[in-house]
Amino acid sequence: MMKNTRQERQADTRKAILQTALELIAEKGLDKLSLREIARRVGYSPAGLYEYFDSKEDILWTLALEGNDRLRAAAIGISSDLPIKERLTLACLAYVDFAVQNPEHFIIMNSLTTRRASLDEPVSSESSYSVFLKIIEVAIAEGELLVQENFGAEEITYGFWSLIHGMGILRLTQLRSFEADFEKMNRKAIETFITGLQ
Amino acid sequence: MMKNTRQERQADTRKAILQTALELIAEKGLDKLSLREIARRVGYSPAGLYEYFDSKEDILWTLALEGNDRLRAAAIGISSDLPIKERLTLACLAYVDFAVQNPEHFIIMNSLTTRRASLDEPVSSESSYSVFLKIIEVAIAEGELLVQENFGAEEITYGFWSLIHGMGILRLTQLRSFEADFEKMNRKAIETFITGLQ
DNA sequence: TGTACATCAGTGAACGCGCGTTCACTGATGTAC
DNA sequence: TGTACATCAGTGAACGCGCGTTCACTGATGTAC
Repeated sequence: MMKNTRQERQADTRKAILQTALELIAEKGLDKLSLREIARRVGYSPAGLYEYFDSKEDILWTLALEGNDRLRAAAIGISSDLPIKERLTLACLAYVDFAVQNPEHFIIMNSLTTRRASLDEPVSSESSYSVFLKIIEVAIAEGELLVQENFGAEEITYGFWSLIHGMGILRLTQLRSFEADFEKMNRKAIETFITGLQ
Repeated sequence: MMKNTRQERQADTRKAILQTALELIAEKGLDKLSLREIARRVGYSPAGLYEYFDSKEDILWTLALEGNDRLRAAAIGISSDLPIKERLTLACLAYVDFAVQNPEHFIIMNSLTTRRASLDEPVSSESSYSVFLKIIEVAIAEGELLVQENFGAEEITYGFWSLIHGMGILRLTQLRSFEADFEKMNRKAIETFITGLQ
């Protein structure tokens, strides 16, 4: 059996640290997360982590980027063969689902700020926002969504984003223990918004 | 000139402590809020605060309840003479405005969980949710909003709530430094949702 | 109005805690010849 | 294959910090007679 190389072992340890951080956030919340506890659980001394990450912040940034990639992938992954409105609906549902399935990532991501300062600046293509924007631009081009004055593609995207972001956040905070068929309600609400744009 | 009574002085001090807590949250965030810093700024020793509040948690709970009252008042305050759809729109905008004007209250409130566990349980009449629910019930009764299967008054209210909650949260987090005419965009998005329900 | 006393508002010091980070170090692993 | 050396992965102790809360206390304020 091949021995792991140094690089592979390094990468494994990094993953273990990140995974442990996520677990601790899930258990005690982002604000209670501590390096020392990650180290304890991963079986290292606190100082040991500095071999793998520069600081606690570094760990959180890494997780935020990871979360962003996954969210983007989930939204991109919706089949482009579907009718554009259904594609948009499923992308929206995927956003909420991401929040529910990856609450820790979602919370970390939510604690960061966009670099974009206004509508005049370009959209970062790595953002998940850009994925939604593109879908909506297609829907507009196909005549399935109606543009109004002062309410173009970006504003419409902002509307959807608010809606699904609210759904995600409410699920993780105020409605944490609330039982309901969210999947069905969310779909209906998203469809309602789409209907309002026709 | 009348001297203040003990009670009045007590009440003033309580207010000063709460006010200072809000300022500190605004400056450094909820997670960095400390009793000792409140005391420092208010000119007391840390122990002195225990004359007025039982614990740090007690302070936060007090602020959360205060925030809830204000938010409710803002939503209730919308004139009931207006056409019901405009009333709903303004109530929604008031919700977002509350978040922007009282970010600290909003953040504290957001860190709590509803006591209601499912749609089967009664709605607390002190919640701001109940205000929206009532407006929407009126709109439905007047035939201005259409109920669908599996998408009745509560589900519709949940839809609006998600939308405006998302708007509020995004403003306070990811779009903190983003410049745009949010007022106009928000109104349009809310109207879009209403349109989708007709 | 004066006096004795009770209550009040607030202090200062200490408790025990956990935190992120640094630094000199060491034994294990890998490399070059 | 053996040996000398360099690098690596990780440790243990300490740094200085700020935290929430408790407790015995004290001077100021208010009250009763």
